[in-house]
Formats: sequence, structure tokens, C-alpha cells
Amino acid sequence: MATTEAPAEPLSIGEVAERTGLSVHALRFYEREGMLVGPVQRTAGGRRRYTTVDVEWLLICVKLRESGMPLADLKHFAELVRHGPGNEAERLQLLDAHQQRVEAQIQALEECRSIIAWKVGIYAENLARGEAGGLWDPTG
Amino acid sequence: MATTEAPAEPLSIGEVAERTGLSVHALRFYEREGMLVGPVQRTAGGRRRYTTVDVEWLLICVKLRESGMPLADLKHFAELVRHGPGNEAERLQLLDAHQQRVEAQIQALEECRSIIAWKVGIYAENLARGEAGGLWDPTG
DNA sequence: CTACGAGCTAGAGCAGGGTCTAGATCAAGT
DNA sequence: ACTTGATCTAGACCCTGCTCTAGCTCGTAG
Repeated sequence: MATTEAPAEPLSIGEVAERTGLSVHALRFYEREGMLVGPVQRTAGGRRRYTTVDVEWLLICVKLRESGMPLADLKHFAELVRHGPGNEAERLQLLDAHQQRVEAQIQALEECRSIIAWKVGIYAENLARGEAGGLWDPTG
Repeated sequence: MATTEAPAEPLSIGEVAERTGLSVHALRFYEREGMLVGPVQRTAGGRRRYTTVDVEWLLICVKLRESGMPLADLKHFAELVRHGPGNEAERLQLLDAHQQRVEAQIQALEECRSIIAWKVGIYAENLARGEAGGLWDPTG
């Protein structure tokens, strides 16, 4: 993945916020909480300079969070990566467990979807044939 | 739906907790917060007695919550149902909006899933051929 | 030089969604 | 009658995951 990429200018926190969708607050928060793999570089004046690698990691974080990984797990994963080679099995296990949770959640959502679709169908149908139908039960 | 069902014994809060997966605390909380359509019946001694209809509504609540509907929306929906006929269009709109959020969420999860699957694949592969591979980049 | 926006830190605050506690009551078994 | 376990109410508390504030500094454009 880190093959043919130009080193590229490091980015400010605001720029990283833009491209990750995280707020600058969240970025600082993640850093404080140890969700990053390495320390972020700073300018002479103390401003953060994010490298491409940093941003890539953050993008992964965003995906993992979006798919429901708790910050604690994310932190754990970051720790494993930070401590370098030797714990790959554990990393794999963590990701794998998460993957299974994601699968399960997709399943659950699909089930919900079909229930909702069914309800929506009933409402639409009843509305279409003039809201007179007497079968508005208290179950919604 | 409420066609050929036996009236069945009303259930205690604990029994309802069991069959909905909600805690008794959550059940009382939902009730306080107005997430139920009608008031729950009580015994002479003040204990709650849930009817089949109550439980069905709760099961719907669980599904809606599972699929990410905020309590505020659920409450709104309950209010609409409580106020009986005349607001079906609004109920439909609410459900429909939720349905779209669910669709979007499924999409997002599927994207995450494939990213994770890809990472898992890389780890598995590298582990399989002896953890010596030198390409453990800091991106995880 | 000076302004003004972006960044900095530490820490307080907030929203959502319950969970837990205390102290009392109910109900069922022995 | 007594013990035990489930419920009751009101309200305090908790956890997660940020978000916001205050007061200060950087750095770039006029």
C-alpha cells in the first residue's frame, strides 16, 4: 500500500479533519486517548503535522468506528500495531471478532429492514385506499 | 395480526424482560419516557401486567432501536399511534425516513465489511507463511 | 506592525441511553 | 407467621464519545 506514493506535504489538523470527516476536537481527543499508532509530528511552533501514514490510519479508524468498533478496542488495536511485529495473531483475532460483529449487525439490520418495509407497506396501502380502514391497531 | 390469538395471561415485567431482551429497568424507563402506546395495566397490588399487545409493541420498539432509531423518534411514533387515526401519513413518513437510514447504514456496513475482510485476509496470509514478512506497515 | 484566523492545552460539559440504589411492598412457598 | 424473591418509586449515577470553552500562541496576509 505504501508503494508508489509521493511523500506529500504533511497536513494540518484542519485539513485532516476535512479529509477524514472527524472534527479537530475528535482528532485531538483520539490522540490524547492513544488511538494513534505513533506520535504526530509538530512544527517548531507546536502545530500538528499529519503524514500520509497518519491519515491512512485515521481513515481506517473511521471505518472501524463507523462499523461499531468501540474506542477501547480501537485503542487496543493501535497499541498492538504500535508495539510492532510479534502480535499479529492477536491483531488478526481482534479484527476477525469485529468482522463477525459486523456480519451479525448487517443481518440484524436486514431483518429490521424487512419488518419496517412491511409496516411501511401496510401504511402506504391503507393510505392509498382512503384512510378509512378500521384496522389501525395499537401496535402501530 | 391480532386475529386468532388467545388472550393469554398478562405477563409480569420480568417475563416481558425475558421475551423482549430489555432489562426490567429499561422497561420501566421506556414507560416513564412515554415510549409506550397505552398505560400498562396494574394488579391490585400495583404490579405491571403486560398484555400481548404491549409485548408486540415492545418487540417493534426493540427492532426499531436495534436498527438505530433514536428514542426521541420512537417516542414520537408512539405518540402518533396513541393519538389514533388521522396521522397515518406522518407515521408513514417517520417509518419511511427510518427505512432509508437503515438502507444507508447497511450500505456503510457492507463497505466496512469488505475493508475489514481485506485486512483480515492480509494478516491471515502473512501469518500463514510464517510471520517473517517485512511488510508490517504502521497502518495496521 | 498588526490583525485575524487556525491551532494549542487542560479541563468542563453534554447527549444519549440506560443502570443502579434505597427503602418499601407484594406474593408465594413452608 | 415468616422468609424470600420479584416489584414498586424516585432519583442518583454511569459510560461512551465526543464537543465546547477559556486563555494563549502561531503564522500569514495586508
